[in-house]
Amino acid sequence: MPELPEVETVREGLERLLLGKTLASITVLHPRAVQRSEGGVEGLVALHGRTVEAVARRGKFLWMEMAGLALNFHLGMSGQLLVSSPGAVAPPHPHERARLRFSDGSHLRFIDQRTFGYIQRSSLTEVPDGAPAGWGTTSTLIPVPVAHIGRDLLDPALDLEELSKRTRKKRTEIKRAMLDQELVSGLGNIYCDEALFRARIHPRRKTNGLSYGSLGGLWEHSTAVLREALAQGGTSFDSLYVDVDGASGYFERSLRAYGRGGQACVRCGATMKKIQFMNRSSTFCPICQPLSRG
DNA sequence: TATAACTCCTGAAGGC
DNA sequence: TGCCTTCAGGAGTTAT
Repeated sequence: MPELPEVETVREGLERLLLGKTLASITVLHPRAVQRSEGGVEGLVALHGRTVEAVARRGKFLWMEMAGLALNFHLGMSGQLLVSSPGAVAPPHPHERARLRFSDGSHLRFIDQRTFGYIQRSSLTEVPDGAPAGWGTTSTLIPVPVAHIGRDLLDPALDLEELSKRTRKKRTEIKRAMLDQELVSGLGNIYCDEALFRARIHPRRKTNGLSYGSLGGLWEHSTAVLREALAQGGTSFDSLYVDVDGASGYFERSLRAYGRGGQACVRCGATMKKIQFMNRSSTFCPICQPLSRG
């Protein structure tokens, strides 16, 4: 599943291969992929002739700055963005949802098996704190649909103390808060489980019951997990996540919690427990991550 | 207003 | 072999 490290890997690839190129055409192959776009398919056509001025990211949201407008991408659960070199013939793909052609002949294909991802044209708005809007841009303009998303843990403009304060103010469970993209963006189910395991915090602990020290440690572990995953190109379980060249990441080999329900904890040997939580699975060690002290 | 639950969707995997 | 059910989960929408 594409989370922050996977999306950043894709962003780097798009920046390397498409920055400065001019969009020649967009072909929409599945209406659901563009249903959230301003002006629908016609709105996307208005981007023809515009140049990619930056490829930016905040959390799991990607966008291209194009002369006062943004072309946004969200990969959902299974989205892929594959770039084909000028002149190369991209083979047909059963889940191709849209295709962008650039003036030099290169193509960007949006492939998405489960159709939770989308492409979207939008306007830009000023960020309230005056810092660059996201990774990969120096601009303080952010796409309107991304403006409500919190800064991510790799963003130098993120204030960790302020984040801990806002987390403690919420009266909910810590994993639910970590998955709240308005609080802090970029964390999905996989890296939440890993960070909570490293921080020895039960996913259902109440946020207002955690000390500032515990929360600070949790955010440090979360950041470390994301950095390590990014260094390895992200996590891949199957062909659903690849970078713009079609290559998979390797962080799956480093996972110590996610997907290890029923297996022995690498720290204490206890059996890892898997529970259903927020319509998704959550894996933790009942000994290392107790729900209550003692 | 804040929080929780529901919904969308497809294909792999497992059971029968 | 084929059909059916379950599972995976990001984020917007709806309900409480």
